[in-house]
Amino acid sequence: MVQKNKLQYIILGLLSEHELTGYDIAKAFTADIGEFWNANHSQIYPLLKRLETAGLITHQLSITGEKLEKKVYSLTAAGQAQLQEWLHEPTTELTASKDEFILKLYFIQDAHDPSLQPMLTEQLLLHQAKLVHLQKQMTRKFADKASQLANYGHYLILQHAIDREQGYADWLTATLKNVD
Amino acid sequence: MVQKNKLQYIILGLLSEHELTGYDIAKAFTADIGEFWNANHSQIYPLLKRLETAGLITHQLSITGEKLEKKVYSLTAAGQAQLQEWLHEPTTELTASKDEFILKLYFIQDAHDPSLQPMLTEQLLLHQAKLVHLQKQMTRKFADKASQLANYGHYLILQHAIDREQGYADWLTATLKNVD
DNA sequence: TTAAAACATGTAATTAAATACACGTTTAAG
DNA sequence: CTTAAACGTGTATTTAATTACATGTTTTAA
Repeated sequence: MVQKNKLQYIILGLLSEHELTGYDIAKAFTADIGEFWNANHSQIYPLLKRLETAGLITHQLSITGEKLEKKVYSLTAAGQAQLQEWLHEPTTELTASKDEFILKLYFIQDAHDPSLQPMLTEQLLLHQAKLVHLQKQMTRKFADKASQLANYGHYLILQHAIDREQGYADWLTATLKNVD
Repeated sequence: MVQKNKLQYIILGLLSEHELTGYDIAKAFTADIGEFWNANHSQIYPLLKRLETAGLITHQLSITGEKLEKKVYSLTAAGQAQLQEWLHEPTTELTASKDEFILKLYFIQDAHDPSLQPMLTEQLLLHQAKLVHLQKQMTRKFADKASQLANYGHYLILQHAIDREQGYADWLTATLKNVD
């Protein structure tokens, strides 16, 4: 089984939890999973159609208010099977994280380059802000043990995102100390 | 200045250190910067042409052996300027790192899912192997303080890659403890 | 009550990226 | 000496992803 086009599996995965509209799916990327994957609606809507013709999902129309039509998508048995297949395949590729700042840093050869310090400080602020944001999410969504176990995967990856940002911030802080 | 197409800046950056062939540039992605960006030669060669017509780089032919022609590229003043401009622009976008494993994890709701433990173990092995590889690079390339300072940016990002892998492995280990 | 924000769904066009095709040379190891 | 690996440069095709275009409804806050 050649498993490419990860987005399709993300959609299947999201639909395995709740039924969702395309709009809902697009929102999911600005929220939690946005830390680990991105997609915008112009990619999502056509893919939903393709997944439906492939028999992996179906939709039913729902009217909000007077005439606003929503397509509420849900998984079919085939879709559920496809999702499980993906989930249980080994994940051997470690995709390179595209980090523009790191690249810039790579091209600063001189340890005493005056732009080094402001660059690092700027990034530190960014990552600290993100860290705070993620920590707020954590307390809001997973305050008690019960809620952690109820949606364990989500809890785990949020923890990982926090760890990652903390690690990034720590590295920046340590580097800043050596710079001046 | 709209700075998109990061690859062009990576090429400019690489050329600011040494003159290089397209082949050399492609190799750079399998080595050090491959941790933070990827590109293959079919993307690189056409871009080199575009950068040359834009006046940012030039090349001179070099013959290896009897007839193997290499195009050795180097930065022009305009290219150097363009690179500096990019380097000194603020880097405000934190690109989502596309991590397929994390996504799979997200869709495992049940904390007692039997596939959780093997999945985590598999990833741990992967990241530990990568960590060892990076640490070897570090001792090989930056054993002494002098070599660290000589190519400071490179040293920094290698350290960051190590920290990142260590953090990833730590998180996996901690998660594994809570799983069984 | 009205305007802005959020909801909702699509297509078109462009650019980035990956994969495959295609060809030839040089070097190093057996 | 021969062959495999590495060196070296390109194009073509396909797929993924982004940005822009396009349109309309509902809800919420001023």
